[in-house]
Amino acid sequence: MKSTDALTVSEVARRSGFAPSALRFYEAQGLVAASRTSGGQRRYQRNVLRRLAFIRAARNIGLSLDEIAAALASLPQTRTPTRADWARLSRGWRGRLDDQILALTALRDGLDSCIGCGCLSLRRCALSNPADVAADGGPGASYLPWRLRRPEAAPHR
Amino acid sequence: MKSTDALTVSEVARRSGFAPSALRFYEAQGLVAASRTSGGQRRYQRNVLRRLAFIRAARNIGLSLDEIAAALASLPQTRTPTRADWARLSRGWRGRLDDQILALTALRDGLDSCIGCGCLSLRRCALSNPADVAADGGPGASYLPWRLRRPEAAPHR
DNA sequence: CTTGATGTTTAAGTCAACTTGAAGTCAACT
DNA sequence: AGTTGACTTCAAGTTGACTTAAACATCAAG
Repeated sequence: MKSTDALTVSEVARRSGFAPSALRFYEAQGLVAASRTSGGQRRYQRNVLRRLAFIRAARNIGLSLDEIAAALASLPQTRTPTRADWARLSRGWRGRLDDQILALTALRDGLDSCIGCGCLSLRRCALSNPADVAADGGPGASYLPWRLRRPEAAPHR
Repeated sequence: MKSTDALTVSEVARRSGFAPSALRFYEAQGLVAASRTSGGQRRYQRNVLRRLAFIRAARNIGLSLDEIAAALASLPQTRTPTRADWARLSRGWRGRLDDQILALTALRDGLDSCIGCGCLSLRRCALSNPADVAADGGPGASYLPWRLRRPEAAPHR
């Protein structure tokens, strides 16, 4: 078997699109593994590329590294993960994405109805409905389901 | 005019849903203003509630505080902002939301096509397409348009 | 006028996901 | 053997949006 391919960190970085520092960080977090040369340098097996692809996909969808770690931990250790294994992991993302899309769509529709009036009322506006219900004695404040954050100006590359 | 209402910080907090510390922070950032009592305590005018509603709506949509500050700075200083003023500010959000929804929808569709195969290939999978194109000499890597972040476990309340 | 809730400031801490810097080591080529 | 570029570790820094702590002041009620 020549498939013990021994990729260097910079090659994995190039092929995965992650910075070398990120790869080391992921290793420290237990997300990926690497063997070492006699001199202590990392050598990666080719299968880390798939793992990294999974990580990138999961990050794109909005999972935290902790969640990703948990997902990866559910892979079988005794055998090489199959396509079905990967598919199983990503299946749960569907609902998550649906939720996000729904939330954003609701926000947009709220925006549409608000743009005409410019109200931004704390109690009426769909865009800005906070916990003001407490002020007028109403029941449970319905926060907007998700707060989506900005990607703060290209953190990588 | 009795409309110089002099709300205390805790009342504004209660009515706006922002923590008092957040209100002070926003004041330090120039997002909201407050007058002071002779003893140095903050007294807010009722109109800050609308400003705060705007801030919350903008944060929900994903604007950074800097962007919000810029938007607020474009309000007229000489007169009280009208509904039309607020509507003008929020009009630009529409496109932004559309972009986000489009990006997420594309991601979901990619996910749907990936779930069947479990491929997560670095070069083929729509979910995880990084800059691997460099590895096989192809042209411009098409990163996913947005990286949407998780709201990291209910930061407020 | 005392008390207790509420307020003030400033500095430092938090969180996630990395990146950066310093100081030193390894691998490969000539 | 020497050089060069890639690699190592570890600690500390970064960013955004706040929160928390400490130490002290004010406000409103009684």
